[in-house]
Amino acid sequence: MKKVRTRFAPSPTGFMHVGNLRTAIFEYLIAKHDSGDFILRIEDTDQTRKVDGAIDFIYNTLNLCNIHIDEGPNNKGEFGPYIQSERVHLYKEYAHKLVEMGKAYYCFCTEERLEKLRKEADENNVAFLYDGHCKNLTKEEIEEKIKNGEKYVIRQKMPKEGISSYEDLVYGEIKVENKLLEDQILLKSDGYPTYNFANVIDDHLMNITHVIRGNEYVMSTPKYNLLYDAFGWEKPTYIHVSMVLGSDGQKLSKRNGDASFMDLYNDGYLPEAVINYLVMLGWSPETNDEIFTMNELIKIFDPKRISKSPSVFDIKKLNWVNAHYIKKLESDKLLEITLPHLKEAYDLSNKTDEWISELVNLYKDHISYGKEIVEVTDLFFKENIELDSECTEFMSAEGIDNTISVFASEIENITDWTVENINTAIMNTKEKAGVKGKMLFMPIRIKVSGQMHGPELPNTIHLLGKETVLNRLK
RNA sequence: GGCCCGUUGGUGAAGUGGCUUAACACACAUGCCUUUCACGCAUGCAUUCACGGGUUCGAAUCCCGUACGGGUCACCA
Repeated sequence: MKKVRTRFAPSPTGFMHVGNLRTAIFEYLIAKHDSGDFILRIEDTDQTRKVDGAIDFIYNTLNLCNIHIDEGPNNKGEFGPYIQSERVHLYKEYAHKLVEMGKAYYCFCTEERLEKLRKEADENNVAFLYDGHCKNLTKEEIEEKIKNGEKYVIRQKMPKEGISSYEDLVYGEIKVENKLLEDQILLKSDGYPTYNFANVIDDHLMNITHVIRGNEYVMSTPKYNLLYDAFGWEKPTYIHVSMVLGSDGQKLSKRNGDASFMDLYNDGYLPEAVINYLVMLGWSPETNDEIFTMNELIKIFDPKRISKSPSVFDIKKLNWVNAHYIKKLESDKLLEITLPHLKEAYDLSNKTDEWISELVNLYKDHISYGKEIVEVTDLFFKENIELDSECTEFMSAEGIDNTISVFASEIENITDWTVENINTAIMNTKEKAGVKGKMLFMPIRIKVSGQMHGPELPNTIHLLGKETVLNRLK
């Protein structure tokens, strides 16, 4: 059996939203499931959209996600180059081969002419298809035009009747009438290939066995198959995957902010958690398990279980998955995803490393992503705390003032500032003020932190420091 | 507009003709636990699978139609 080879083929835009990433993950898992190769190919045939540093950005993202590239621009490989702009001679060669075989033709139609046709089609409310104006030019006419310096493109010659069909691993059989297929452009007038053409040539030349991509290509796949047929090449297995939508039900886009992997990463989401979550979006395992390591995913991933319908990216579920991973984190890792955010938000110059570490660890079970540490710990950094209506209401209950003043004097008496002694102070307050449970803890918690929820009270008080606590109890 | 695809609870989803009076998870609600909140644990949350017909002894599962949503129809990928 042929070695499985999949490819991730982004255009270098310097941006990757989670939908793209998910496709990359699927491609990677399918390859690795069968001990195959995962190839990175850069599709930069649109020279107007190039972005500097985009290739490093892609490597960076995949590295963070623990997705290993077997062949690509920065890797060795026998099928390179892996950047399409460095392969233009190949596309030209194959395009002209098709012309010789009579499967493609030169087209000298101008933008203006096409624009006019398009407008007409639009007015008549019919789909625009190139009319084949240049299909039957004679050899002499072509040579003449080229000699005159007329610009040309090369177009694929489509059959006008019959039906093309193919089998998609996710969508099943897809049938398209040939008369609906346009004589699409293979080679642009600037000599660069279109995506449609470069893709087919490269996938074949790079021995790609499984083509995994967004379902926006479902309809154009018959055109690609016609190309494979023209050359007599073996067609790959197609796996089209549905879209990932934002919470508004719309396609993810740059505008949707948090849809970018890098944004999530910068907010302190863990790549392995993001991967774990994304795989479960539009795919499900046979079991009820939901938390998987990359190796487990490789073992169990079956593309046939990819869903046909689009799925909504749900940050709440991601938060749950991410929180799950945070709970298992080592101290230094936890610090890594939280400290930068603390530094950015607060002045830590008079805090010791021990204090910061204690703080972060106290909140380990309380945050879903790194940056959340900021909002949840602001009680340690602000001068005055303000109570919301719920807190105020609770504090208006009878006897609260007494509890607070008893506790304040207990705190005053502590000489050795330890969690244990603080706990003792609380216990003493219980005795002396004659309150227990909620009526004991809640007033202190509210007075000291301004909140009704939070981690262990003695630890919180310890971190706040004696002076601050006494001030707040006043 | 033509063509293609989709539609199971607020969200992700299982389910491929009888085991489903529809799993599991997130979210939500309630209770238990912890001398407080949270964590954790437990329970509840779709009499029903967009809607309408049909096939069948039997349908979320098959067929037809309607509605809604998305994709596609570029010298963009």
